[in-house]
Amino acid sequence: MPTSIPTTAGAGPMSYAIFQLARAHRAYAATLLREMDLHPGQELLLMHLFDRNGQSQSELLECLGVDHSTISKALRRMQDAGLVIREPAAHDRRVVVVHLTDKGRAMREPIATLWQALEETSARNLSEQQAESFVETAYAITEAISSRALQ
Amino acid sequence: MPTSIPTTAGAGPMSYAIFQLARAHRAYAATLLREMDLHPGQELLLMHLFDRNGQSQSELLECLGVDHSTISKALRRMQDAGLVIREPAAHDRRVVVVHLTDKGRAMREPIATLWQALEETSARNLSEQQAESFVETAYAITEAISSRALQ
DNA sequence: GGTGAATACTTGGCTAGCCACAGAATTGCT
DNA sequence: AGCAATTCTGTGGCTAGCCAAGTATTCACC
Repeated sequence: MPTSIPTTAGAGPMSYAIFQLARAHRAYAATLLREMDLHPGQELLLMHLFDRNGQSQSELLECLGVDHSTISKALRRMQDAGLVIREPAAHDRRVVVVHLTDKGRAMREPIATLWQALEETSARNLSEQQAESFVETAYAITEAISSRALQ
Repeated sequence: MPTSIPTTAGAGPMSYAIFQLARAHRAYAATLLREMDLHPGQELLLMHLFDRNGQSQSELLECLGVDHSTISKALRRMQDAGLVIREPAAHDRRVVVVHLTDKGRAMREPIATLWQALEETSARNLSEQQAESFVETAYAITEAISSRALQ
């Protein structure tokens, strides 16, 4: 039920739907993140650190899948904000290990609440079967794109 | 089949899937756009102008759903690139009307091809019924988020 | 007609994200 | 041991996208 699908996108209804969904979802997440003084993407870094503290940027990179410079800059800002501390690793001085601060750790509950709100809002009006099938298809598409993009 | 879902995202599998899909889809679209010297988002502006040339920024805004300033800046860059021309409207000098140049019009076929490639890649490994159901659910989620975000 | 409100757009400032380049440290190979 | 290749990170420069503030024009109401 988009306001208007451009004619040129007629051959790509699914891609257009993904664009629209991505923008709405991202915008809503951004407003929720804003209330806790986080920027989009930073919550994902924190969440991976919740699971395993003291990861290197390369390890975080692998999970996140964004450019290394994006991670580098985001972590510097997060250090400035007092969320994490970066320090060179002892065994390999190229590596920068990232540790959560108390302030960073304190974001765990708010972030979990955010994800719940995001999920509830998104899944409203959806049956359980619909939601499950959607997630499955979303990952199938992601995989198709990823394997294609590499080749 | 994500590399690793953070524990904190456990309550939001659908939202996490949307994030992953959005990033992969956007990145792939960006590489395709790069080959034709376009930046992400500019193709959507062009596509709406293909359907109706000479729209004002406000009209484009309504279709796109992004911030005024984003449109304004993008159009200035697109004018610098020779894709469009902006000129004040005769009936209301506040309004800026956007017209395609020949170079802008020439992007129609390449963009249509891009959408086809994007769609084919995304829909690979998907049955027709799966794709259709996915699009339907995607719009249902978009709508749920949009109506929630406004209130 | 004149003044305040609404509309249309621009600009500045911030972050996310990408590419390209550069620097430092480690690894590997001869 | 020494030199090249690889790895890990940082920086600069660009666009997308947002918010906030500002400008100009039109509208609306007295």
